[in-house]
Amino acid sequence: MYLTWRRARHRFGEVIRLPISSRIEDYMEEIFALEISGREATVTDLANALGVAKATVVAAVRRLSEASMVSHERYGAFRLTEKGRERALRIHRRHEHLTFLFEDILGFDKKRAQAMACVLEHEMDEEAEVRIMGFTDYLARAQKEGREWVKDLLSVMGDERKLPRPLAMIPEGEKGVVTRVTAEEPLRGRLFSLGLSPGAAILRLAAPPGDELVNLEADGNEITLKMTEAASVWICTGPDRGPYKRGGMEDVPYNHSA
Amino acid sequence: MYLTWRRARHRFGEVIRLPISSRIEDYMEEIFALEISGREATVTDLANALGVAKATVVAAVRRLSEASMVSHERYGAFRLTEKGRERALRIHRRHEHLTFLFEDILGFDKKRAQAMACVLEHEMDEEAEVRIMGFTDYLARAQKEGREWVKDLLSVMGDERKLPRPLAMIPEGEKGVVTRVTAEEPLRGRLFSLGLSPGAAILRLAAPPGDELVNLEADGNEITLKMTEAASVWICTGPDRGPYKRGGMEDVPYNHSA
DNA sequence: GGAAAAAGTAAGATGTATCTAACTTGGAGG
DNA sequence: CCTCCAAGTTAGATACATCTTACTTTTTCC
Repeated sequence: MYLTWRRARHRFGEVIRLPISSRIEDYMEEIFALEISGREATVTDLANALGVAKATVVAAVRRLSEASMVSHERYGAFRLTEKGRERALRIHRRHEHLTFLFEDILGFDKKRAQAMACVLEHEMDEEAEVRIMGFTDYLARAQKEGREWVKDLLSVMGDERKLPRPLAMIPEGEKGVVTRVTAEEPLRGRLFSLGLSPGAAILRLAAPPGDELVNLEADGNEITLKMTEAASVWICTGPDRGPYKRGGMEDVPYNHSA
Repeated sequence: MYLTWRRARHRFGEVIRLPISSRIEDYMEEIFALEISGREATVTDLANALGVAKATVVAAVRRLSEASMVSHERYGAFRLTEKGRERALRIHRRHEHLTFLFEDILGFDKKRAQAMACVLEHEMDEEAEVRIMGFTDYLARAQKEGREWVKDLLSVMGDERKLPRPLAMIPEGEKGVVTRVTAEEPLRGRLFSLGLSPGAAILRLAAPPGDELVNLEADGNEITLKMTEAASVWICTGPDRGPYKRGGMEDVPYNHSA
């Protein structure tokens, strides 16, 4: 049994690696949330909050205890150490920023926003956090002040949109519109100069022999790409091409205040 | 969950839908990326791309094969099935949208943007994808067209900002400014009506006996909150309070075009 | 056409997170 | 003060993703 082994090694004073996984961070975050609400974190609380068995909480807290993130006496409540509280605060704060972004700004439903925040909060450094905070705060303020462009931005988000596919997946004879080019420079620039930039209408032609190349017509010019290049050009097909229209986007509501 | 399924399958001897973990989805995504570039996916390719041992790839592909996502003959290359390709396209597309958001819009470095996209792509449904796509496309277009508000938005993101803490963590006698209130309604409204809304200056006073309550002064009025309530009010302390100033934000560069 | 190299696979182990089924402890009521 | 129940804990098992080492098959090249 794993835990037995770890405990045994711990008892003999062996220094063992103490990585705190993102999942273990979730336990810290929950302890933190309980602590700042003035409650004590118990095994049962955490098990309920995280939807796991109590035994699982005990195992997690033991790891946190070994890592000096939490102090815990048998049959007692948990308390974050200074180090643990600092770390838990960071995670909790990131969670709040992200929830705000996804739920209040982007308008996702609560469950989805939480799920997204829950995974993302463990992948952020301080710089990422500050950027997201600046971004959301700016948008929230602009929204509160009734800026027209925010209204447009948020309303455009609700639009039904066709989802694009890589050019390489478009069948021969099909028409579409470029929505994005994900290639890195210098390929990106080359594709743009060939007319393959967002908004361009394309028609995929019969492939030349060899299975390595793609023929297509873009803005009336016939061009040939390698398959690898065609993979980075995203195309919307079908009658509903979303807000992108050939040759301009005049009909899209946009910055009424400008 | 998985356990239940496993048992059910054993008991009824029936193959139900095999669960594909987010990690296994990464393998699909990589196979997809190779396929649309016109290359065949091999064990070695995937092992290199995902940074794992070849044996690990074999195990992953076996699971994908059992789930009918990939067809594979011993010692041969992998091919996504129709079902698998559909799913892999979704994941790949979400990855691209997210990378675009984090790298091109929010300005994160490539590595961070990839890490964030990699975890988030598995937590999105189609609605989330469409919203993010609409959001990024709108911002990208506005940026391309040189809208002033986008410049402001993006420059504000680079600002050094102090990070807030929950009010419950602020020591007695410390001053600060409310930056966000994360409570749900109706508590949110109540806190707002007490003057606790973003921008409000507060001063934490000595706590009343009992350890369950928080005393503070907000805009000159003394108010008392429960600890649970104080946990949802975020405070920036210290001389540098970021772009939030008491009583107005006149000095923040904002929508020059308006 | 055969030997060496490269690619693929198998077997067995580890580490993490989880479960269920016991077992132990602490405290609340009678 | 004792009993009993809820809370906490331990033991043992499973699922999953991963590794290393060794074996097998395919490819390459002389």
